[in-house]
Amino acid sequence: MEQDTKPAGRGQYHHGDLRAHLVETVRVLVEEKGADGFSISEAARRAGVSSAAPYKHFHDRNEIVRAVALAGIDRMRDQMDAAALGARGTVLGPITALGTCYSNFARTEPGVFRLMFGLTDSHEGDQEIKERGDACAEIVRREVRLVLPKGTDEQEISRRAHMLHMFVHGHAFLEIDGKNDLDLTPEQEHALMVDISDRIMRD
Amino acid sequence: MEQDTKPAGRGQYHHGDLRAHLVETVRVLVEEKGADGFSISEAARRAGVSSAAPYKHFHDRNEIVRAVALAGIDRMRDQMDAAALGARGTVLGPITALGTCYSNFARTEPGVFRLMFGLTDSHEGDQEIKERGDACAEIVRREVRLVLPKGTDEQEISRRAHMLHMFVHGHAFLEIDGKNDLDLTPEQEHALMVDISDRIMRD
DNA sequence: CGAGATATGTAATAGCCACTTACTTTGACA
DNA sequence: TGTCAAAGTAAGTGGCTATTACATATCTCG
Repeated sequence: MEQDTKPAGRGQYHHGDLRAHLVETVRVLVEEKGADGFSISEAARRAGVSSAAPYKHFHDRNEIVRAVALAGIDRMRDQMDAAALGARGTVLGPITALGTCYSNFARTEPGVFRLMFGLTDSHEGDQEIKERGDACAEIVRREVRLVLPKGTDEQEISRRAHMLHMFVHGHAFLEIDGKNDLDLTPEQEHALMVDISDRIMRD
Repeated sequence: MEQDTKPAGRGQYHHGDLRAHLVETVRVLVEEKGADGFSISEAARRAGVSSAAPYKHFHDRNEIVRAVALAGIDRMRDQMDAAALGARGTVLGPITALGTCYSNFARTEPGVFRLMFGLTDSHEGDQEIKERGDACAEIVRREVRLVLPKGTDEQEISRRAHMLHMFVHGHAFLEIDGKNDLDLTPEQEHALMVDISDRIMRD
């Protein structure tokens, strides 16, 4: 009952899909022990393979971490897109929904969230990470564009989108790092998100 | 010319003030290699002592890192206080100055800045870290109080202060993590800080 | 079908690190 | 001056990353 995620059938020598299995195992480990607390050895142990096996699929530790981060970014993008589209009922709905979505992701998967940013060596100048991150940013710009007056300068769109990002990013990190003194109720939290959305989208 | 920071005099066996010397050495190492890239062994090597010596002054790795973080917080508090007092000429001066100060600290000492937050295990529920961080927060509240109308609810003061914190915190981290797409000139950067200060301090 | 070639696994190992233990040196102070 | 606590060292344990040489399963193509 520890191997239940193992692909069915298969003998014992070849794993079946060790690569995917490792990414998932590491994702769990990162949540349990933090990005720097887990070890490849332990992931291998949990996956039931030798400590050298992971290196057949990943060049080094960083490459596994990177895979987990990439998967996280994709997951977040999907959630953001759904959240925005699902809140188009009111003008600022999508904006606040995006903020809430961002915060929720951080609270739900703080380990992966830290990975997606923080860990510097992992994606210092990593083009793919940057591009997939941009996909998220584009969703925000898309919704900002709908709120600001038609014909607004594209640079101003980016500036407002970035303001929103700064805010929710700081919010998320202060939250998961326990530096948020005023612990708000979900209602107050939502009110804060609405307040900020309004302040940033105003003229 | 590598030992020039060593306290003068002294023979070679006893160091003089290894504790302080280690904290400074680790601070430098953290900036060079990141919070998780440096090793106690290397710090000891640079300080010219055996790899066991640090453990006479610190219980474990975390305790050294903690000392570096605490020193960083104090340094930031002093800078914030000076920045705020030095910008009391205009109403929003202190607010924007605090934001700029925060960003500058992050840019100047990104390694220590990350340490002061990020590194979870180090200060999970650490009372002293929390208290010294509160000293910074109090400076912000002090300046917010001067801007908002007299008699403003103390909870509203905290709420605005926290809004400011969220913003500059996100700004700082996105910046040092290279996730800031619009690279602004110093003038644009300052304008952004003024804009945000205004948006947050408005009714 | 069957035989390489290739992909994917293992065992053994090197080198680094955190931290411990047992021992040594030094300086302060009675 | 003699003693003792503080502060250093050397050596060792166990864990981790990563590599190398070897073993086995799977795939491809004649």
